[in-house]
Amino acid sequence: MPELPEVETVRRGLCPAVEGRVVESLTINRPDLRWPFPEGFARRIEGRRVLRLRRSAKYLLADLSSGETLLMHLGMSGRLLLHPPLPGKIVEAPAQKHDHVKFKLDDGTEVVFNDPRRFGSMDLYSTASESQHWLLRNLGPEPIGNSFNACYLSECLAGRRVTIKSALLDQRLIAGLGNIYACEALWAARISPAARAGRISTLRIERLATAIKSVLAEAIAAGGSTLRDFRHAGGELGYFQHRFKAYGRQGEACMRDQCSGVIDRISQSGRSTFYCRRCQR
DNA sequence: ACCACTACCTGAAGGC
DNA sequence: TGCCTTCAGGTAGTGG
Repeated sequence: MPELPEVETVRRGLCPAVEGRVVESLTINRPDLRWPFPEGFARRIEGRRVLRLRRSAKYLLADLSSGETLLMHLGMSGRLLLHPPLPGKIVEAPAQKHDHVKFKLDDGTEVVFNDPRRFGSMDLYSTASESQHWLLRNLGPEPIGNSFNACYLSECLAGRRVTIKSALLDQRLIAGLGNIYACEALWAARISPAARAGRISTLRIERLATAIKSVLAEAIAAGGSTLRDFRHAGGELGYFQHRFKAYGRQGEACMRDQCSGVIDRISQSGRSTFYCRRCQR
């Protein structure tokens, strides 16, 4: 489930291998992912140098020497596999089921986009007009950036009758949280996922803003520490074991000091929410 | 403007 | 063993 920390981990893993390299060829195994590939997709990428690999929310953005940017979203099950060039290596990496796009770089490196469920997507647009892109233009601020703070959070939640869990998943308000880190942030801030977004006190909103930042920072740090292992273990980037405090722990004891509660699992707008009834209010 | 809900997609897991 | 149902979840789109 790639959320902001996983996408950032993928970005950091790919950066040294792709930045500055030329994409020699592109293999596309189907006409679309979530949406059709744009017109002339391969032609517009082949022969271009990757100047920079950036991330915005859950999107990976590769600036090309052509003045265009390649946008990639991993959806729910998308992976990017990195196959570095090996001395004496002749055969290509064996194709796996659901390998949809393969980038071959000028040093022999292969980057493969594999996505069983095809909720992922790719697009190309003029870098200069990035702010107009239909997928990016409505994104809220990066929660780990300076423009996201208690003051902003308080303003954007004001008057909203939705639950705070639902608001945290709204990418127009905050861009990058998914189901897992929304649960984790609420647990860390000791706020009930069922609380109405517009009715949370300033003090608690401050706690939440801080919790969001620290939960994401910890996950990115954890990703970074496991990245090295993954690079030696066959190139899979972005999926790493991480111990969560609430997510996936239904029936288990709450991990907060002095709390005797048990993690509950409820459904909110069709999504599982994990929380402790005792300490999250 | 705001909000609830669904479709999209496949693989894994559980029930019978 | 095998068929069926349910669940996982990011996000665009629809309709109230």
